[in-house]
Amino acid sequence: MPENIRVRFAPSPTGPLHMGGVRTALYNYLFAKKNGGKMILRIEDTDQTRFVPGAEQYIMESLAWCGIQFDEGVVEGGSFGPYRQSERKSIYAAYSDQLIQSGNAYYAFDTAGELEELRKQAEADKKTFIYNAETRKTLRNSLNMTEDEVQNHLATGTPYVVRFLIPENTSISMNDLIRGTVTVKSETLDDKVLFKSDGMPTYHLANIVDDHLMKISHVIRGEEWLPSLPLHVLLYEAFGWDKPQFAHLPLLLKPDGNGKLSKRDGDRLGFPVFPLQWKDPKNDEISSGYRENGYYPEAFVNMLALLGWNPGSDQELFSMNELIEAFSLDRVGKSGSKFDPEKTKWFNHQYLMRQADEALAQEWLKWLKAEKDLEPEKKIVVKIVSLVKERVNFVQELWDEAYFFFETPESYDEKVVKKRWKTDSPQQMEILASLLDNLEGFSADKIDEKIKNWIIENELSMGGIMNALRLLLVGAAKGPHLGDIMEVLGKAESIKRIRSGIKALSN
RNA sequence: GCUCCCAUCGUCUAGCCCGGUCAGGACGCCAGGUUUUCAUCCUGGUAACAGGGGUUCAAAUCCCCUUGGGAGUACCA
Repeated sequence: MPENIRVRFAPSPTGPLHMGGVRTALYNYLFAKKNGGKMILRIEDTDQTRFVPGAEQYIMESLAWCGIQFDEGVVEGGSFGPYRQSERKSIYAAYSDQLIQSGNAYYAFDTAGELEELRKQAEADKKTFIYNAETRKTLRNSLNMTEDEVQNHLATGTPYVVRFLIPENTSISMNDLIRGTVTVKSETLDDKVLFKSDGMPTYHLANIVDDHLMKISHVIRGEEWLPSLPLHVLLYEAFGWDKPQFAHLPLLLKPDGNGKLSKRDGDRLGFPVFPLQWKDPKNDEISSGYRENGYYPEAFVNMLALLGWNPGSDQELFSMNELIEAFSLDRVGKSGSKFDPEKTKWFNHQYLMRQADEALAQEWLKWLKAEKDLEPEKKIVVKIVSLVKERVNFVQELWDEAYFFFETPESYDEKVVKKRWKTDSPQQMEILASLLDNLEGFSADKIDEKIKNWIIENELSMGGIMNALRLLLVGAAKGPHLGDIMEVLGKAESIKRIRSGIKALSN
């Protein structure tokens, strides 16, 4: 392991950060923290045409929500800045020139239209047009021109790009930390554009130059970059620079069928694909986010960490610190992982149950105010939450399990009435009501004791009485222990519900 | 099409590098139990080495082929 571990997460601000991107950032972060290294955020905004306002801010907010922190970046600063490629524009031209000087790159004057035409032609012949050793000799580039011609074009402002000259007949061997050695023949590669006619570098040039300048030790990125690795390796060699180590992460796949996980899948299957809600500035279209859907960032991160990596043990629940402690690149798998929304809910359930009642109550209190305009006493809410929290995956689901603490039943589940409401029930419930009315100290224990004794003394069935009573108090066959429900409801409300229930069901 | 990558239960995966356990765990699903109800919970069950060929006393594990899947193939990242 090199002395100074430095990794970077380098997103393009072209839209909201996809959960696959979050995972890439997470693995970079875990790797850096585990090895005492630095985590850097670099914004790769070299394509002006795809810039989306708000995207950069979104990316930073998302990662902050996940608890992924940067040591250097556009807001953190650092001694290798600026960290936005658009602000590093002046840096790249010199490196492009250097490659031309050393004969590793050349000027190309072909227009986009000309190349498009060649591609179409090739396609018609069932071939693929490649700008390589075979074709470059016949195209409009500096390799086929005299020095004067080239200078003339440059002087008169003919638009040009700079292309990398792929060496002929060599084979390129690369080492990937996850996949081992990968070898390709140079003739399958094309002379990629390094520098665009708009004066901006392409990803390939900017990426290599910045990784070098920022002293990046490990490039941990998605597998979609594996096909460009040979180019990148060749670029490092052309510059005579030391290469960082590479690790290409397997892709996140859609839950059903095949293919890369996309925004569409989330819409189609009903789960978020983005960490935070995103409003598309172009059409105001809203994409849901894990945060807004009630997920805990810890649960989201935990789930993501285990999608493609495993600790080699049976442990599934990890705090960020535990993840850092356990993480290693050699336990990252090679194959793509299908995302499972169900298991993600399970993770949230685990984290929700681990919340202190106090904290959960606080969250739910906000929800109750916002959604139901209710402002109950906190003490009561803490109690209710403790009774029902293990039944739900999300805070917003608490209501379904606890609404009857706030609302007197207005209707009674018919099936339950049929099954539990007998001819003796009205009379029995009335006795119970007066019994409870005379009870001193309306606690769950006292209530239970009183009812139990009465049932035993009168040789009644526990189930028969309790179920009928539950029907009156809740309106349905659900909910936690009855004694607890009545204690929360209080004596007056409990008795009121019993009596009004008797009346309602007698009709 | 071409190049590269990948391949264990429906899903996430352990095991593979250094061949020899009824191929283990989790989610889901199903059943039983606990419970005054529902849920939780507990117990059990379900279900996989893509196929074929080698090498070997022995292959999920090593090699080859086939098949399948994925990614890339832009003056996008």
